[in-house]
Amino acid sequence: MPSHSLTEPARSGRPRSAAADAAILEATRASLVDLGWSKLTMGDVASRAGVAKTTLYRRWAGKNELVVDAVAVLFDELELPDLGSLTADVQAVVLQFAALLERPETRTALMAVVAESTRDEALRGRIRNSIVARQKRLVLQGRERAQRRGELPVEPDAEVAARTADLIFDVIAGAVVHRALVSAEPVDADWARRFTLLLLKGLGSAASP
Amino acid sequence: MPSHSLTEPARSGRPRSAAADAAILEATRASLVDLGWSKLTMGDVASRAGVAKTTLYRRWAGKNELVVDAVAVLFDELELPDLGSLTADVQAVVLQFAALLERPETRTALMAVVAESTRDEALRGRIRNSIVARQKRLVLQGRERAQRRGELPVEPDAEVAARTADLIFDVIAGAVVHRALVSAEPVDADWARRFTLLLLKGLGSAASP
DNA sequence: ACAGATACGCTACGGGTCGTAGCGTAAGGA
DNA sequence: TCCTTACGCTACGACCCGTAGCGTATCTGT
Repeated sequence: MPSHSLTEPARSGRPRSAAADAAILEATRASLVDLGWSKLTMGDVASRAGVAKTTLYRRWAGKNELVVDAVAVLFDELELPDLGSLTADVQAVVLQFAALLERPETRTALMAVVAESTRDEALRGRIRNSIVARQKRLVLQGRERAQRRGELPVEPDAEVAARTADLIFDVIAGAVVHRALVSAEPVDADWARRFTLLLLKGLGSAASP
Repeated sequence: MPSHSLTEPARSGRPRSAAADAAILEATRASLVDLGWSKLTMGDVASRAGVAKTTLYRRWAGKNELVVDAVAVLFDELELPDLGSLTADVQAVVLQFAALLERPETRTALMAVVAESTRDEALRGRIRNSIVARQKRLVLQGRERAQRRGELPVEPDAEVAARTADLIFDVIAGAVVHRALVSAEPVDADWARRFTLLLLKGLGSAASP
């Protein structure tokens, strides 16, 4: 979402076009697919969306913020189906996340905006709220299910529980991203199975299944 | 290294200045620190290095290749001291890698070039040879030591061993990068300890130490 | 010593993108 | 209806890109 959206005290005057918002974000994703992050320009997005370039700058500060918003909605597709076991749930979320990274839009944009965010605190916060939170939600959900099944112990200390959840999230998301984008090798069912085994059983046990 | 360096059949004419190479790479790192990836320009690097802009283009195709070479040498500092146990070795390599990601040059450049490499096969290969290989070396070295100590079983099938090493590498490097750059929280000794415990013992055992 | 070959510094250039200003027009709200 | 804001359009200076052209510098082979 652009910079407006919430907590608007009902200003007077002509309201912003919601159709333009949708067209711009759609055009941004299309431009990412065709041109990739580095060759995407504000002018190209504007012409694809059938909108003046100035309209883009009225809503987004620049390319970084625009692309974050354009890609964020794709992470809403992530869901964690209840497959009955922690192992199956982890494998499912890994494969879903991998499928998202297969798409050329996310593939070219995700690491780029993260790189930009290393020098832009506000952008980092935007990424956290729009993208990271949507992923972390699945980890929390999966842990809750596993605890209800008795597969994981219930941690009484809330802070310790939060730290562990953060750790697990970094391990899962980091491993998938690194496999897909750095090693540039497929995250298929076999890899997801071996990764899940390693995550749940550890290095010592995982070497001899 | 620039595009020349190896397998040179002793051409005639004036040779390229090795001092210029060093000055350019040093200037590139300095520019990364001051300006960051996105605002770094070839002209700025050239003037910092006291070199004509055309000299840069004679050696590197563009910003991507230049920055990869400039950052790659920093990964040579990575070493795996033998601390006597797999746990200690893993923690040490995690903290070393984290220290590298603390530096503003690598922080801003690493994810950026990875993002660019998603649309540039040649660049991906350059990153693999210059950066990823230097990291993966440590994983192979650590496993060999652990096997010698009897902490890890020796896998007879070479291909299975290679696949497992790749998996572990993606988990370690991915988790550290994700923690440092995406979650943007410190990779300190405590995190390294908890991560190593998770990696070695698995999720079930790690939750109740 | 001389000639050939290549690197270097410098200048200049067309092409592209950026982000903004200014203006007239369109579309809601009081 | 009046007020306010959004929109499309044009134009603009600033910056960076990547290359061409030229004279000079440095090394190799004869």
